Amino acid sequence: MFDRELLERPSTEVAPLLLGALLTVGDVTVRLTEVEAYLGELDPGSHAFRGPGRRNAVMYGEAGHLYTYFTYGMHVCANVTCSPAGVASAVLLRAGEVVAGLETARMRRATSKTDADLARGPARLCVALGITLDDGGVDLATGRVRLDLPAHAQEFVTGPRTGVSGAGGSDIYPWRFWIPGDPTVSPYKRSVPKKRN
DNA sequence: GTCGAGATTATCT
DNA sequence: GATAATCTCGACC
Repeated sequence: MFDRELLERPSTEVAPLLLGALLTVGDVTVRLTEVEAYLGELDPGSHAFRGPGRRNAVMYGEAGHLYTYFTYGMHVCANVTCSPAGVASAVLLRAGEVVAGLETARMRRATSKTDADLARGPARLCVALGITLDDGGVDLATGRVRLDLPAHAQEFVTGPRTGVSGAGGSDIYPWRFWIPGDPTVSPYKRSVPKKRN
């Protein structure tokens, strides 16, 4: 199902709704297992922090569209825009599990040795699905990229990094959400480097 | 399995 | 010219 009204909320509320959702592009379908909320203009880490630009124009548009961007020259990341038009807000898709089109995904991600690696990471997710800058701005209800929200709320946990409680006032964007126990989630760098002897 | 450094291009100041 | 929401590879335990 796809209900745009569900997406017209703050990204921190939309993020958990996207967990378990199915994202389909062509022959490949991915079940989202990890996402991260971005609050546009309020988030210093967001591309929209300094105001509207070419790249982030989609984030200011209607909810339920795909926002793609290029980073480090080699990687593409995908976001789902949320909040009503005029508000820059989006949810970054960080990881997922390939549930259909495995063969296609494997070909695209030749460097991945296991299926769990196919869409483990924002840029990898896009490669596995075949998402490019060309797909930016498409409507997720009718475009080449389709979003299918889960019928029931998914169980999820958030990542307030190593139990940051105070939030003293430095990092204001620890809004990471993922499905606990999923092998395709967050195997990448830890937020807190472990100290070696 | 885990840590550390480098690569590479679109976009904005 | 500076910046960026990352990935891959090599070294070590």
